[in-house]
Amino acid sequence: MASSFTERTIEYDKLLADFKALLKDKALKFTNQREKILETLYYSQEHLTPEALHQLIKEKYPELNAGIATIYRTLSMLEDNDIVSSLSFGAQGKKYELGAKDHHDHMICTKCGEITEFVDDIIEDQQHKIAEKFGFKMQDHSMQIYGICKKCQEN
Amino acid sequence: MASSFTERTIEYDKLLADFKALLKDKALKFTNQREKILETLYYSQEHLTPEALHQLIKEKYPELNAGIATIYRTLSMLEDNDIVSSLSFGAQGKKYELGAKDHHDHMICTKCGEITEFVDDIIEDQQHKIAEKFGFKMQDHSMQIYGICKKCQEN
DNA sequence: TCATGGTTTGATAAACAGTCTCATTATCTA
DNA sequence: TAGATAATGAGACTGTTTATCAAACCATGA
Repeated sequence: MASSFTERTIEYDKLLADFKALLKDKALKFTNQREKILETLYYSQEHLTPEALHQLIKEKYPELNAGIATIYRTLSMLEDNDIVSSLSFGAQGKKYELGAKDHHDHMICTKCGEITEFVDDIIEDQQHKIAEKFGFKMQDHSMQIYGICKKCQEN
Repeated sequence: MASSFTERTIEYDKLLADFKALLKDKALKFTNQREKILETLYYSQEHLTPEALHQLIKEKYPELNAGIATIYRTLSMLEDNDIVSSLSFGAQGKKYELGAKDHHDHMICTKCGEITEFVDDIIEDQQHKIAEKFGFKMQDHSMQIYGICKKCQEN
């Protein structure tokens, strides 16, 4: 079993260069808003809602005056290009994280909301086998374990 | 590997009796609306949105004149009491299913939206081991495989 | 059976997330 | 630097979910 916290697998400069290349390739423009969104996602250790990301950017770059619509548009674009991935929480919307990490799953504390990441090779293997068995062409998969984290059990 | 479609593990009469007992226990009332919602969920083979469930009930029991608010309230109550469970789809809302089945995971076609259920013992085991390793008190877990189903690959 | 009190209901307003529109602004290329 | 085109912010709009409240309903005990 190989479980562990995940780390960034790419330097910011490299990520930014890749992002610029992608934009160029698709005839999209490199804007200040897109840069700050990418940067904020990169340096955040948390899974962010679009609203939370918007707040962070307003605080750090008030002069940018970034609109919430741009946050949503950019997150969709980044997700389409597999640069970020999202986790759904029903009516509570989605949370986004930079995908420039190894693939991993999530353990979510139902008390404090903390999200812990983990990777497990056995589960990864097994998912491929199951998809194959059903003739399913797998694009993605996600797993969540819900419960009470160590910290919350103590309090 | 033990993968298969899941079956109802309870007769409707038993489910209904349990439901009545639960309501009594919590000093809640057994209403026509609650009965029809439970029944419709039981006999549906699909994962239903609140809206879809509302439509089904309006068609089958027009005289009941059930309001959408009651559907939402009842689904929340049923979920709180572990009688139904839900799957989140971000902005596309939630889909509900009766929980009176063996535990299972979901394979979701990103083209037609079809949901296939499966159970895998290896994954179940592994989830417990992971939670244990992190000192996490597991309450629930869910896994989704996203991709293109057999049918959609052919078309 | 009936009256009583508390619960549930439907209708509708309100909250909310997310998307769309469009005039203005910014970026890229030559 | 100009011109073409994409991206932006503001705010209207959509669809989903929740809150409010008067009226209807249900369970209980007499």
